[in-house]
Amino acid sequence: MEREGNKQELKKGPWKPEEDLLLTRYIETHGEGKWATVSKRSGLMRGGKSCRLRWKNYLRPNLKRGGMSEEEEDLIIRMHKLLGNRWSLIAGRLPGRTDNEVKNYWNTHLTKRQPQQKPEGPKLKRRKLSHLTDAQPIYHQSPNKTDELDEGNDIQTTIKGAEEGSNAMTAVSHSWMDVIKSSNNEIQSQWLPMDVKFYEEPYLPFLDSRFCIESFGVGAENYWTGSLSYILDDLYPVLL
DNA sequence: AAGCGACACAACCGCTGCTTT
DNA sequence: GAAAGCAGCGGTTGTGTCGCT
Repeated sequence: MEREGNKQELKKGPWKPEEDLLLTRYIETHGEGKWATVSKRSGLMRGGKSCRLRWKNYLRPNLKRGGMSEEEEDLIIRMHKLLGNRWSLIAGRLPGRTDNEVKNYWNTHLTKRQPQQKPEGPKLKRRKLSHLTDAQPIYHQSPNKTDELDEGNDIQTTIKGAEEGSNAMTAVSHSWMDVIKSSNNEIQSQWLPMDVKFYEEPYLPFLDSRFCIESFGVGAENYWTGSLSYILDDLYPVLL
């Protein structure tokens, strides 16, 4: 779906310095957003998408230019292992870096170094935000496991079940969903950027615990112990 | 100097999801 | 509820640069 006016009138290709200046001045005056109107009002004969991309990826203040540091590279690798090609999420953990930059860096520098492997399981789907207020839980990976939710149980019971049961990931994730829904979506993860809340990525708190474990040296054999301990000891008390 | 291929990254495209009417 | 408009995401392509022959 593309409705941005007459395409014949829209300019394409590399941006010129004067166009950058025009766009920067416009945004400094009017602020970000309403990209569809930027073209008309700023005098730029560019589509809204093009303006948005140029601003977000190149003109926006506080962008970090230049090569990735070893720390950034390491974080990208670990985050990609965890999240897959969720470039915007990965970039969100790298201050001053854009999703496009991270994606390009991955494709040009890091893919060669990574062992050739296809992502396991179904492809991660784009998140859906609005239905968290619904009764139905959200699934990114396992849409066929709805019936495994321990409905009506509190988090302790569910986690206990998870510890004992075979599908711990599902149970813990569902517990998180319940906690998140009952907390007015105001929880912040220590691993998320400040402007991203749990309701935007309901699995992230859970994934965060896994991220901690995988990234900071806890072995796979301690995965569940570590996850549950993280949730119970560090996060769950805060929510009560 | 010219031709060529590899590389890096900016920009575009198609699609999905959210909001508004 | 449906349709339209818009914003954002990830995949892909286009283009400039560099090094090698």
